[in-house]
Amino acid sequence: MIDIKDLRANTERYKTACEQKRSSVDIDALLSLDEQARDLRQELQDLTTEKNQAGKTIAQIKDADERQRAIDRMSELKAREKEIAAQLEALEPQIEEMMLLVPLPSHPESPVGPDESGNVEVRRWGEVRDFGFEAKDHIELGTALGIVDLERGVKLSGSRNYVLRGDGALLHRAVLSLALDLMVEKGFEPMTVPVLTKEKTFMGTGWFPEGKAQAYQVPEDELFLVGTAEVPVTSFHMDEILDESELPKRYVAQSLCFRREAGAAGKDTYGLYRIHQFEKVEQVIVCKYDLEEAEKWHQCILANSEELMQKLELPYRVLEICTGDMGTGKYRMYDIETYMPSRGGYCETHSASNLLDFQTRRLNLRYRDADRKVRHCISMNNTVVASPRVLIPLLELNQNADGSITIPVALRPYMGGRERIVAK
RNA sequence: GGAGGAGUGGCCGAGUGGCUUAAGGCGACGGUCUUGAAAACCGUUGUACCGCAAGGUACCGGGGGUUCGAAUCCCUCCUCCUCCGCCA
Repeated sequence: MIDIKDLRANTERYKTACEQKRSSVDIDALLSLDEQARDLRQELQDLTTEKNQAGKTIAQIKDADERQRAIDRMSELKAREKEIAAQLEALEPQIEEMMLLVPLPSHPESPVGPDESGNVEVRRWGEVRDFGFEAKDHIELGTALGIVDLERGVKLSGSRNYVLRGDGALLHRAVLSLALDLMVEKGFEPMTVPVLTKEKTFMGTGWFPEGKAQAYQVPEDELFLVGTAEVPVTSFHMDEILDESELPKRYVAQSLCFRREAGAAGKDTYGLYRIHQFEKVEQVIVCKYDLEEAEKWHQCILANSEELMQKLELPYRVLEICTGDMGTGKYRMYDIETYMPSRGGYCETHSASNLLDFQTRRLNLRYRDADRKVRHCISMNNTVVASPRVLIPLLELNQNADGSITIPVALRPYMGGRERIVAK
């Protein structure tokens, strides 16, 4: 959520943001509703003032007639108050609904573009391997090795589900453990968080309302399954006022993630790329409102993930995401794409977003600065690793001619010291 | 799941319809005193909205109601505690 005062003062900035982010919110209509609401609020407040005073006076009036007149006057005030309150109640949800959709203006250096075609490659790391034999894809490899079972996953839970078994399950755990250990070593505080959370955490982090169709719901308990630990971790301090001295908060959480993939029917249907349930290690930073410091942390969480990919020896590239591809609440955003032979190119494995105060306004997450002033924090997040998606390049790039998999050195301590995965 | 009890400011805690602009205490901050500190004393001590300001308004777990007037009475939901049942 953006600051409505800023919207009033710098309207053009937000209209530009709407164009760049391809948002259809009607800013002028919003401002007009806002003005009506403000007038109503003022009138309501004046009425309350008069009512409060009348209430005090009545207690002291001795004369019965006079007292009755005062009570009658009070009835009038209450009737008028009810009227105005009703008008305001009709107006406020409309304003709220629109406010949730107003895009955050992006970083001045963010590339301006209509969609993913406008993203800009920042750098590449690692060599794309030349196999010298006919390479298999991760499903062929995993099935033959008995470590990936798609058929039975579908039997249990329908399309886009899978079972990892044996060394597949161990490799999945290994990648996550390496990622979590790396982040703890860097001083991030590890957390386990609920994956079933309230709607306000989704609204607060900006996943709702737009992404509501992507979430599995548990209507009986009014809870939703998270698609990322970003939701509970960023919401952890909601409705709190932190002290500047405790910032920045650096958190890391491993969690299950659930996505309905509504609207993605027929897209990426093959293999472990787009699935309903996966596991992810996510890093979240909450810092004070300082653009320079936030930029530093944003680069830091990007570097952390790159470091992990380098440990895993997986070739990747970093993209700076353009305005049209970055989403309503994002200020600046990078993706890491990892080379996946079976998909014929680099595909998204990480997403690093700086959201400034977009989430913290919705979450009511603030801090007291050195001058005792209360301000909204800045929040940002990035994937450390998501599995099994990362297993796609991991299996495919480390395959040998005989169908075995060479385990990257960094993962061997988590795989009983073994160098290879071979068929049983 | 069943039966009871409780939710007041950063914390403790008073308050059962108007004298509460929420007493009092603790903590925190500032000041006086002191070579420095402690003690003592004095003062300050929430968030949000409207307003240039003075000031006004809302908030006593959330929502709704009764009343001229609600922290206080009623309804409902939530959370926590105790006991019983079930359970990884």
